[in-house]
Amino acid sequence: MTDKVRVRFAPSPTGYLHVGGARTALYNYLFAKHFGGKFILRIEDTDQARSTEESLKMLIEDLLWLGLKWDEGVDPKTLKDVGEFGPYKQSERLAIYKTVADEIIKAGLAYYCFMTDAEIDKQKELFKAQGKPPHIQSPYASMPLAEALIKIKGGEKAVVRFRTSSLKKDYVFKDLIRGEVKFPSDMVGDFVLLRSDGMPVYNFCCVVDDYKMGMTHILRAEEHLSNTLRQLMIYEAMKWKPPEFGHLSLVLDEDRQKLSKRKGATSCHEFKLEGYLPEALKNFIALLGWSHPEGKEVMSMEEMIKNFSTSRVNPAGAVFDSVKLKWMNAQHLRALPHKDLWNELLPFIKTPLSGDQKTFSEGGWADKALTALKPSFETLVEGAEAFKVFSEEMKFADEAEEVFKWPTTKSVFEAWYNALSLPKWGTYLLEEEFLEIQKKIQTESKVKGKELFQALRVAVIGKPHGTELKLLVPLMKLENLKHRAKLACERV
RNA sequence: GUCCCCAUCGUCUAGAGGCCUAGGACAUUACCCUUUCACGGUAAAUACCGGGGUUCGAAUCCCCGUGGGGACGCCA
Repeated sequence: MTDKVRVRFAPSPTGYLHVGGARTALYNYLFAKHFGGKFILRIEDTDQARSTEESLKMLIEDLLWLGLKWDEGVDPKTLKDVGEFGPYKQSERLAIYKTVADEIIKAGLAYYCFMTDAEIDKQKELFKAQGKPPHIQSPYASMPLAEALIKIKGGEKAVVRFRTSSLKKDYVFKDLIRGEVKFPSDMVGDFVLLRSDGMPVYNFCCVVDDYKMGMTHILRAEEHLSNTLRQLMIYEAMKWKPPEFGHLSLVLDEDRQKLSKRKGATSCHEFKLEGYLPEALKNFIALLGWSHPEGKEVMSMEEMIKNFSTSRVNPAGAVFDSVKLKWMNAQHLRALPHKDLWNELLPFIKTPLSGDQKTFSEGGWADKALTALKPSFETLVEGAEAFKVFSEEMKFADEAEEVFKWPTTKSVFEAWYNALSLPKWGTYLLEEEFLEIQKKIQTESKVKGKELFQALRVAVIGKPHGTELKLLVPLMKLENLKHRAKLACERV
C-alpha cells in the first residue's frame, strides 16, 4: 500500500449527480490533486432495487461534464474497471465481503440472525414504548455457530449481525473538519453486515473497500458522521488501521433543509441544460463551505487545487444560493476568450445563423456580437435568447406601447425605414453609416433625445431598452432591419 | 425519545483572546458612467442566538439553555 494520498467518491448510482454529491466529489478531487494523490470512483450499487446501469451512465456524464476525472474506477464508456484495486463496483465484490464477514464471524464478533421483519418491528416498538433506544436484541446472538450453520444448510435465511454487546467503551476519532468526535459504543445496536441474500450493507462494504482500496482519507457528507462509529468497530474487529475522516456539512435549500429535488434545480445536469459553465458551478460549489485563504472568490481549478485544505472547510451547513451561482457564472462567462465563449454558446443557439455569422474569427461577426451582447447575459441560455435578435421574428414588448403613443414616433419609424430602403447599403450597415442615418433623421425630423433613440430602438428590437444601437445595428442584416422597421411602421 | 454535529449581515463567508468601531462577496438601496438597458465604478444599510463563567481583555475558550441539522434500516 502506498503512502500517497488516495481518496474516493463513492456514489450510489440513482440518477444525475446532485449538487451535494458534486461538492463531495469536488472536495475529494481538490484534496487528491493538491497532494498529488489519486482520486478514485467507486460505485456503491449494493441496493439493487435502486441502482441501474442507466443511472450510472447519467452520473458519469455529469462527473465528466464537471471535469472531475478519476484516476481509478470504471471506464466512462465501457464501464469496465480501470485500476489495480478493482473491481470498483460493489456488486462485483461480493466474494470479498463474504470472506471478510466469515472472518469476523469466526472471531466471534458477528453472528447469524434469523429474526423476521415482524419480530424486529415488534421489538423496536416495544423498546420505543419503554423509552429505550430502538436497538435490536437478537435471541440468536448466543446461538452457537455450528447450530446456526445447520439452520442455514437447511435453507433458512439469515443476516449477519455485528456483535456490539461486548464492546463497552467510547470510540474517539479526530475528524479533519470537526476535530475530536466521541461516540459511546452503546449508541448502536447489533447492526447488519450481510443481508439475507448475501448482499453487504453500506457500513460494511464501505469499510472493506476503503481498506482494500488503500484509501488514506475519507471526505464525505455529514450524514455519515454517525456511521463512522459502526465503521470504526469493523476496522477494530479486523485489526485494520482506519483512514482519516472528514465530514462535510450538508448543502441546504432556502428553508435550511437538506437540498431536495422538489425545490428548483439540484442536479448538475439541470445546470448544464440551463447554460451554466462547469467551471462556474465548481467554483460556486467549492465556496459552499470552503474559502480561499485570501478570500478570493472567482477562481480557476488550478487556484482551487493549489489552495485547498480541509482546515479551511467550514463545519456548518451552507444554503445553496442560486442567485450567487448565476453571478458566478456571469463572471466565468465574461472572462472567457470570445472564441471559447462562442464555442460554448453555439450549441444553445437554436435560431438560424448564416455561415459568416457562425464561424468565429478575430474581429469577425461573432466576436463583435459577443462584445455587444456579453454584458447582458449570465447563462448560455440567456445568451442564446439574446442572439435571437439576429434571426427571429420581432415581438413588441409591453414597454413599447408608450413609445407608440408619442406623436413623433411615426415620423421616426418612417424616416428609418426610408433610409434603410436606399439602394446604397451592403448586407450590413457599417457603424458610421448607422450614425449618419441617425443624425439625418434627427436633423430632418427635429426629433431628439429619448423620442428619437427609444423609438429607433423599438424599430430595431421591439423594446425601448437594450443594447447600444451603434453596436447592435451593424450586426443585423439589412433585410432584417428593414423588415423590422416595416413592422414598426405598421404599428403606428 | 436517545446519541452526534452545527450556530457571525437575508445568503456564502473572514475571524486561532487584544489587530474588530467585526472584513470581503452575492443580493438590496443611492449616486457616478451612459441621451436607454446591461456592464463597470463609488458609497450606504444590515450580523457575532441567549445566559452564565474563565480572563486585565471574549465573536474567538468552558458550561447551560435555545434553535437548526443528521443518525438511530436487510438505504446509501
